[in-house]
Amino acid sequence: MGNNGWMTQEAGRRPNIYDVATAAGVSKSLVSLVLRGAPGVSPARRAAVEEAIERLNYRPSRAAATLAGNTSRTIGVVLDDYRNLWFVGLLAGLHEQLAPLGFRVAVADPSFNAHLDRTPVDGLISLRVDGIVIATEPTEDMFPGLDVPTVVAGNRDLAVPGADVVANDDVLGGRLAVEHLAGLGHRAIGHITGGGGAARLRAQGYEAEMRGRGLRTLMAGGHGQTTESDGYQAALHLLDENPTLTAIFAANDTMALGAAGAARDRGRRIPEDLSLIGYDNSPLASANLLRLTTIDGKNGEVGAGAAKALLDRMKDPAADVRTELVTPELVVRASTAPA
Amino acid sequence: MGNNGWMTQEAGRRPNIYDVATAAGVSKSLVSLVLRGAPGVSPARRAAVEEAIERLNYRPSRAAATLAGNTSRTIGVVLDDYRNLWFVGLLAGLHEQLAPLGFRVAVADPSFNAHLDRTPVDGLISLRVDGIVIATEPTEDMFPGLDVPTVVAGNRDLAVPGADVVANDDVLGGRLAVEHLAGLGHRAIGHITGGGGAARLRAQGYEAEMRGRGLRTLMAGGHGQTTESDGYQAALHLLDENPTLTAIFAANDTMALGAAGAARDRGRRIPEDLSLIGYDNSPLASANLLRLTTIDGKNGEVGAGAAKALLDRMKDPAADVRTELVTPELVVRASTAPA
DNA sequence: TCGTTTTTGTGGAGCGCTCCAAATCACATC
DNA sequence: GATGTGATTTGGAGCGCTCCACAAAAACGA
Repeated sequence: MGNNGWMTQEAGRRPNIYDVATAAGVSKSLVSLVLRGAPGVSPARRAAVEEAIERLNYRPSRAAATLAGNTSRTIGVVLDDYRNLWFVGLLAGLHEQLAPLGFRVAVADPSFNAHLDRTPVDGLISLRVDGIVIATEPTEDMFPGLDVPTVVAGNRDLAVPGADVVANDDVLGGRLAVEHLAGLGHRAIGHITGGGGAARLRAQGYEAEMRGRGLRTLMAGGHGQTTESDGYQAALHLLDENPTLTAIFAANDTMALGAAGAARDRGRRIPEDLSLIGYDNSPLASANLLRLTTIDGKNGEVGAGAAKALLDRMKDPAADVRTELVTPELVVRASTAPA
Repeated sequence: MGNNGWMTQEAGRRPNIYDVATAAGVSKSLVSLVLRGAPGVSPARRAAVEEAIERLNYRPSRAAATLAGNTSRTIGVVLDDYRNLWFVGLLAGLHEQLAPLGFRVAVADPSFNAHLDRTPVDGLISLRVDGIVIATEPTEDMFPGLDVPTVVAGNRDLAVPGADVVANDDVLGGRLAVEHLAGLGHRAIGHITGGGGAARLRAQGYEAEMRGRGLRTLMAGGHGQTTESDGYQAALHLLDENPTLTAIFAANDTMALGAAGAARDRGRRIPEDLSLIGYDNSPLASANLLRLTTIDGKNGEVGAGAAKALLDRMKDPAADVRTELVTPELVVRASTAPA
């Protein structure tokens, strides 16, 4: 066993698996087994290894593990806007399913890694992630070049070839919003549309339900708009063009906040003079200032579903592409009232 | 799909640097040079390598690069609450400085990786990050076991040994808030305190400035409180206990939002009956519904400063620990008015 | 007692890169 | 041509793990 010199830990060098093995009086392979929590290691040896790890302050190198094992046990998530908080539930749902199986979650931001990687997906592939969740409107240059299991979270304008889709039923959500408002006696109901595929479906739900009730659709806003200020502008437009409007359905909570600002600026009280409903059930919606009625898109469930879809596809890469829809739910708070 | 056209590459295997080298008719070392954008590669060879990379759809393995190069060219950030949006500017500032130098940013979440890594910092060390930014209240088990350059972003209750600190001057920010309010003629000014070291300093600034002006301090809220609902409760308390109160300074924008809700529920209009000022200049503050006057803590500058501190420490690990304070700035919007 | 399983533990061969010293090339100069 | 010089290019030796086939030890059965 007169090994080449890595037996004794030199000063300044980070301890590696051999240092731990030597310190614990076992082989490096046994240390590896302990690290991965493998069964079939005797309690005595396991304890010895753990003690050595502690004593040497050893931290395994994920780079080496990834390289040798040919898997990073990491799921990559492509996210593009930290301000729109819907992703928080998504990440939590993903994490909840994945962590017990030893998978980590890594977030890639298209705007951030623009210079370093050609696309966020390329960056994740360089990380050798075991799966990818796309939580933005995908672009074609995002399509995985090689077959990494991929799922698109949320309804999107562009279908990613080979990717499963997990989303909430945005069309149903749109109907739910109108149903609630109409049920309260509102007839002049405006809709603030947002950017992207999900918002388009919400608008479809709105239109379908309005028409089904013989009501005239009133829409403002449009492609690419999602911010509070977009919501403010669109609501101003809606309110000024339609003096008889008594209710507004905004495509997301952030725009609903903007709409609330517009209502205030036009002297319309919520909910007395104007009912307002959002979408997402973000932390914003529960704020005391608004107590916003909203549609809960169940992002946690979407995240959990995405995790399961990824796991299934790892098992069977050839399975048919699936679309899973989570049922959204109306959350009534204080921003809506009878007409 | 089919074959990319290169004969030596076996089906199913991901191409590696040797495949690219063979395809381009050069050595693997030359490919490595091109990958890292090294100078001194002839244009012809560089083009040949790039063409081969494109043709083979090659994506370098970051695990291998990290392992071989003994550096990940990644900076880790420890974050704990995605809801409190102050971190957005921090990340942007960090990124802006680091990306041109080829560093990436990886976010570690204490609540997420609880089971996989002992602490978020351990997880980052396993990643072999070249530096760590702590953007939460640190805990002792977060102290880096080995000397990875570390900087604490924001003022914190606990000092991390060996770590530089970059933060905005929270005490000055607190004074600025009071100065603005007092300048408008307010005398009964309440403060909603928040959790953590930064909030404590903001409160100190508030107290010092109030006392300096011979005004009585009125505080509510307390340790660990940062949410909208905490702000709502504290504001209710303040308002009910002090009927003459004409202004409130909240330790962050989120709590200010809560305070606005409380004011509404107590029939106090903002800014006519009650002036309100927040802290952070988050996206929330610019919302049309609030148009919140706030203190801008310059998180982008804090992030840029943290990046520079990290870079300096990489150059000279033995340099003295520094604290850098960024000067905060009052942003006047519509939530404050003369008493 | 001695096989025969079953459970544990081991060394060797990579994984795909970077780094380094040394080899080769291109071209100017003598 | 021979030689020198700097600009390019190259092979070899790891980096720290995992995986695998096999060895050793322990447990069991006859």
